[in-house]
Amino acid sequence: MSKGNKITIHDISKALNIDSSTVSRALNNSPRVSVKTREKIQKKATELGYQRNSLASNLRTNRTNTIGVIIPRIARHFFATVIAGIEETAYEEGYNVVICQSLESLDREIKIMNSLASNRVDGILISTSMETSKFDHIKSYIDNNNPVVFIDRPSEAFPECSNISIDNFKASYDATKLLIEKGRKHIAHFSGPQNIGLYQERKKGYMSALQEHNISINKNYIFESILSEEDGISCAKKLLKYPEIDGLYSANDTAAISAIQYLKTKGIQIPKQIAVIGFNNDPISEVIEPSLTTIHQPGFEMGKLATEMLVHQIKNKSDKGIHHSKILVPELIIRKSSENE
Amino acid sequence: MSKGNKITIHDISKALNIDSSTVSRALNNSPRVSVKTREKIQKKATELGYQRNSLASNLRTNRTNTIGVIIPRIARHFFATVIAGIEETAYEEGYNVVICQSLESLDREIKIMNSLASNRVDGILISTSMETSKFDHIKSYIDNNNPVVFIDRPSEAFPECSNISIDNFKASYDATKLLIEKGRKHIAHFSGPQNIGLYQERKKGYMSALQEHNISINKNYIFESILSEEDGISCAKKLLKYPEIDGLYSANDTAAISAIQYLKTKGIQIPKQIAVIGFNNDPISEVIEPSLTTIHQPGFEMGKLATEMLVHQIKNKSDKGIHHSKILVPELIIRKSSENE
DNA sequence: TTCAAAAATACAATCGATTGTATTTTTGTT
DNA sequence: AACAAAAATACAATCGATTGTATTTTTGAA
Repeated sequence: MSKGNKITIHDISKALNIDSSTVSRALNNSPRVSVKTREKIQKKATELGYQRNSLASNLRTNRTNTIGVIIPRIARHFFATVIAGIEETAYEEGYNVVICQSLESLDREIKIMNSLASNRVDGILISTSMETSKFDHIKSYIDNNNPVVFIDRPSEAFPECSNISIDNFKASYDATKLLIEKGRKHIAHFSGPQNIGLYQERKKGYMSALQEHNISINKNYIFESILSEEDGISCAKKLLKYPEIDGLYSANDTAAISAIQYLKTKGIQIPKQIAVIGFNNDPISEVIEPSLTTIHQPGFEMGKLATEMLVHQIKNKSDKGIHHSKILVPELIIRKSSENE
Repeated sequence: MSKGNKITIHDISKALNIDSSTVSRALNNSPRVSVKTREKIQKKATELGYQRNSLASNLRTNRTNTIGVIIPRIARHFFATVIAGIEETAYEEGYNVVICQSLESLDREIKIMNSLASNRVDGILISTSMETSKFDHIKSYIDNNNPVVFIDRPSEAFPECSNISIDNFKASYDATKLLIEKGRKHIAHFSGPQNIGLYQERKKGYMSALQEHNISINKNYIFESILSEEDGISCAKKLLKYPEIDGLYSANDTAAISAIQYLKTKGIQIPKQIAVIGFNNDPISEVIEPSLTTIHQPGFEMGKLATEMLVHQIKNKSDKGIHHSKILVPELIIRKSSENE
């Protein structure tokens, strides 16, 4: 017993002198087993401390009732909310969830995909890493007729795949427009890696807003980085070379926040001298002084929608060709860092 | 091929007219297969797009090379750092990690344990939920000779089990002592649920510091809650009924931070009127004004150590009786919220 | 009481990989 | 050339549960 020898249906079968197939059916509440027998079996099962071996079951049925999730980093607020949405829907639909973080490394992403694939998860939700410019690992998984839904970072490489994302262009356009409307004339942009479509869009939205308001684009005002905390500081340093800059739109909150803190130490008044807008609505954005105007992405809803799509694909593998995608509209949250008074 | 019929070793076996046992050994680099044959097999395997079925493999070998992790909430900074430590060590040791969050719900915790157990993870790292006062689910898992290591929230119910935690008493004692040394005479405490040992310890440390400095304990100054953001505000409200209070030690940062924000709106000067110390070193604690003095728990190290212990247990199931535990010393990080000038 | 239909249960193959044992092939020594 | 030892490969059982088919038992109508 406590020797670690797990109880199997065969042990129950022997103990009651009932065939293991009947035991299996009883434990699965099959109507093919009489109520009397079923109860006898279930009683014996708990008595012996039986616990189903999912490995065996999954091997036989060729399903795991498990969804794999690959995201860059679970600690990031946005992804944490996405996960919450995923788990809620998955739970409702009777699926388990395996969460894996690529830490923005392609190498890890590939290893994770292989592991999930070899463990035969029923489908994968993925937000690709910043490094991901090759897609062989995803392609071979999809080619093998496995369901995949992209989250937040849709991949141009798989136009036929479902993906759920937000309108980055519009959000950026609106944020930049707000700064312009507040009278800011020289607006800088902290931009992310341009191999990621989402950061391209954010830059485009910024540029488009300037153009449409007849403000010429100054390339010197665009600072590209991976938007880490350190990048926020170093970009802020560079930004100070242009004293005319009176506005900043950062493609994420992390960089915006560390920039604000750095600028404050340099005696710059926020928002009086430089108005700032971030992206993501991280919890810190509410607490920092001044509180940060930012863009809220509906992560929870995205997670829910993506999971619904994936589950649909899992259940209807046939119509996999159909392209179901959704682009949600993020919300501009106006706080003090962008206001004149 | 793209019909979703996965390639198995038997397909390779047939294609090359080599027995499947040899194929299996070749793919596992067994020395029992000649180099020539092995290369032929591996070439064919990649050619056919073979991918091992871990379900079958794990069923046969009775090992999954996977560690299950159950924690209350992955989004919490402390747990995020613990996970980072777990993943790093697990990765080095060749284990996969499955991360699950109980969301502080016993019901979910039980479901997760069953799922991990039935998927035959090799061992479990757990930080129990706030609701967990019954331990049957953990007991039966342990009784079945499965390795478990407790993290952060050691369980008195399993003195024979390994656990890795911090010295909550000392950390609290030191924090309270600091406030006393700064001349604070009326120190309040935001305390957590007392069914959790860790919060008991934090309260004891607080009380002990007061006693040893000849400050009488005023029960009215102790506010118990689950230390959520809302609790921070409501406890701060109650605290204002005692205008003599000039210091606050909160058992977590979340409540401390929302309290500070509330108190600021009421015109209370922090730290001048009330000095504040939190617990956890959440990222926000650095950004809030005034920056929050707090206690840093070595989450990363805890995750690493716990994983090392668990892996050791997995590899040496025999000496499971041996009790390996470690209590780490957290670090008091002094920022502005506790300083007089 | 008889017997066909329905219900309950048993039989046996299967999922895909692993592994102890048996057999065949190769090697090298005399 | 003969043959034992070593190397390489094949055979076959196994992990634990599921499931289509076959068999037995029960039910109830005539």
